[in-house]
Amino acid sequence: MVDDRKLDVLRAIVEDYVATEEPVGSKALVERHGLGVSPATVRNDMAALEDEGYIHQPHTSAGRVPTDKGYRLFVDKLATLKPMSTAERRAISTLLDGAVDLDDVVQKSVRLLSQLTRQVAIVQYPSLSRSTVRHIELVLLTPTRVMVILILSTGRVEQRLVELDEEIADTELAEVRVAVNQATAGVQIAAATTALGELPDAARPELADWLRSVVGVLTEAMSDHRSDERLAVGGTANLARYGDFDTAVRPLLEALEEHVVLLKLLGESGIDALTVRIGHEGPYSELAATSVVATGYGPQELHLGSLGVVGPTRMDYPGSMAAVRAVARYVSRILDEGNQ
Amino acid sequence: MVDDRKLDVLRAIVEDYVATEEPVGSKALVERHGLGVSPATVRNDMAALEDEGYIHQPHTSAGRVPTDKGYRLFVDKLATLKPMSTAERRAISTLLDGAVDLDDVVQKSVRLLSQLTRQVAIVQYPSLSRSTVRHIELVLLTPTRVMVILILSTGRVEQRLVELDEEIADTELAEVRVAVNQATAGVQIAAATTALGELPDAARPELADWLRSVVGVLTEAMSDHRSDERLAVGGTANLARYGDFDTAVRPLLEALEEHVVLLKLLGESGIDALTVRIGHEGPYSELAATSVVATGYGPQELHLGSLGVVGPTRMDYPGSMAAVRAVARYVSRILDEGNQ
DNA sequence: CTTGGCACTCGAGGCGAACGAGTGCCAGAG
DNA sequence: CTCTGGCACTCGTTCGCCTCGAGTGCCAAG
Repeated sequence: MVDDRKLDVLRAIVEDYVATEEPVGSKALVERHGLGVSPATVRNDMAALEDEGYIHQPHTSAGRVPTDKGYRLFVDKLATLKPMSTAERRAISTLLDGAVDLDDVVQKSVRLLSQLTRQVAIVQYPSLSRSTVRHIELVLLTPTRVMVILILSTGRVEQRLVELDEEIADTELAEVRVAVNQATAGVQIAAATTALGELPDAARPELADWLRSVVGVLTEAMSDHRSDERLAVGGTANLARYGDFDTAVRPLLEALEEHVVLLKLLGESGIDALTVRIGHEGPYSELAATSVVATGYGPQELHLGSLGVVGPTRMDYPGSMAAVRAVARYVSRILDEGNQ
Repeated sequence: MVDDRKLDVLRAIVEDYVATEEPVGSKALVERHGLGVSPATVRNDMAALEDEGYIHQPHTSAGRVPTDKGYRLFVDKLATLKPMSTAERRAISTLLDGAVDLDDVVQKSVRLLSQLTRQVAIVQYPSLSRSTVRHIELVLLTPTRVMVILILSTGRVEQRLVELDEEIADTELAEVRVAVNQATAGVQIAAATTALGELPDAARPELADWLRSVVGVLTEAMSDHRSDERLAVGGTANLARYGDFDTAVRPLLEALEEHVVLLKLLGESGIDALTVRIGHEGPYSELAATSVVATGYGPQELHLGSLGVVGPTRMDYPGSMAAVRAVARYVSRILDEGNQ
């Protein structure tokens, strides 16, 4: 049975522990939060909470520490998102509104998020696969070299060089340009790839070879999942604040190098679905001491990527959750504006 | 007076201290290096080296530790670059030859460098200001919106959006395209900027307004120093190996967030001029415990950027220097190939 | 169900002794 | 003049021991 007062006690324990980084005892608890009952009563509640696995005692005669299960209950039932201050809101909008291109948005977001939460922030670059083709440009550098530029709705630009077997004239290149753009403009990447594939056979036979070369490079650029896996990471220095070097900092520092690991940590959160993964709930046993607060972002209902913060399980969940959500909303809005 | 044997002793001290991370005593020294003299002799030499400031004793009855001055002498006089193993050479060439674009080259270099040296690696993106304009492309998205794409000789692509006050037709846009390309193709950024500036007045008056808009965005993109300041950082996890958290790791971790600081650390090293900055020799007193091994890179005599590693003063200089130089040469070569 | 009281536990921190790595110095040998 | 073995000395590290105190669990009374 978990009654209201026990929940209050749990909340107090989590808040104190997050603030002090030290096991919290019954006496300190009633002093610092006006619980209105005696330490002995709190002790009884604590014993019950411990039986049910919400808190844990490092050793006899020590204070209590929340378990992952305790944090989970706290996040699910007890935490109210800490509202952002107006100063913080203003910081977000002025910084992000000043971003000039996609790279800039991502880099500024990651910086912002790490400063707001004083934690390590991760922002995934907008996924290529869900965006649409805005335009394809072909530039003749020499008669046999064409620069192919792929512009996507998210503002991402990919460019590749194509070597042709045979010289191509400006007029012919113009035909090719029109053909690929007609087939792909405004179309989602996946559909665009198949549309491009059918192009060489459908077009004038004289153009077929050139089209094949160009299409080959384009489909490769479109299917290039490297860009889906790009991440920006910031705020690593915040790790320095944490004491527990070996269990908390080192594994995380190692994970931060492995972008594949980070992508898995961010997971596939939906828009507006703020996901909190606490300690062992995550996919990596080495990261049993770290939590992830993440959410998806993207204009309207389109999920373009995820962003979030990672840190020790003992983190300020309400604050982190609020900051992550606020930044995600701003980024979504900005991507929407650039896209209209 | 610094005779040969004293230098041998200093070299032995540096090597041992780098390997063990502990002050090294006279006895251990003669055992581990076949110095052919007795510990007492070594002690005399050590006393002399200490008088001259090359080594230092943390406290009486402790072993000796090299000072910054000692490392300096070691690097200048005693260190021979550790030759790369063939496996390492192969790793460099296969990894970097597989890079598809500029971003990829930089990211792979930083990864490579951090793995080779087991240290934090920093690679500066090729400087925009020293490269030349390869091509400028203008794409009509709507009659009043033009996407301006600037392609540089280094493979860097910058793109901006221009809103026109007045609608422009395809044929007129073509004129503008020809004009800006004629003025800039193959020209260095600085010269291109001035050439562009004169364009609106020289051209047909009907085009002037449009040219002005396009030129404005282009010059802004060219002078955008943000891209000059872009860095890739990798291997942060290697910091975890170092014990001295507060003096060595934390300040460095903080510096890694500040790209301005890192740029200053890398400094303006010339091509092939391998620069080693040891401890206090650097510009930041907080980083008195960290050293930088850096060099410039770029095809032929052109300095496009710098790359290097940073770590505690107690680092493997010969190995780091060799790795930094090897990677810089490979990167230079690849940039040269992509540029021909 | 709550509360005050009480005995108990156990880690943290202070103290001092023993240990040992490393030193500086000196006198003698080469 | 240089090298070497010997020796007394220094001083940080380690370990055991003790005390202190925060915090607990349990119990009997309100």
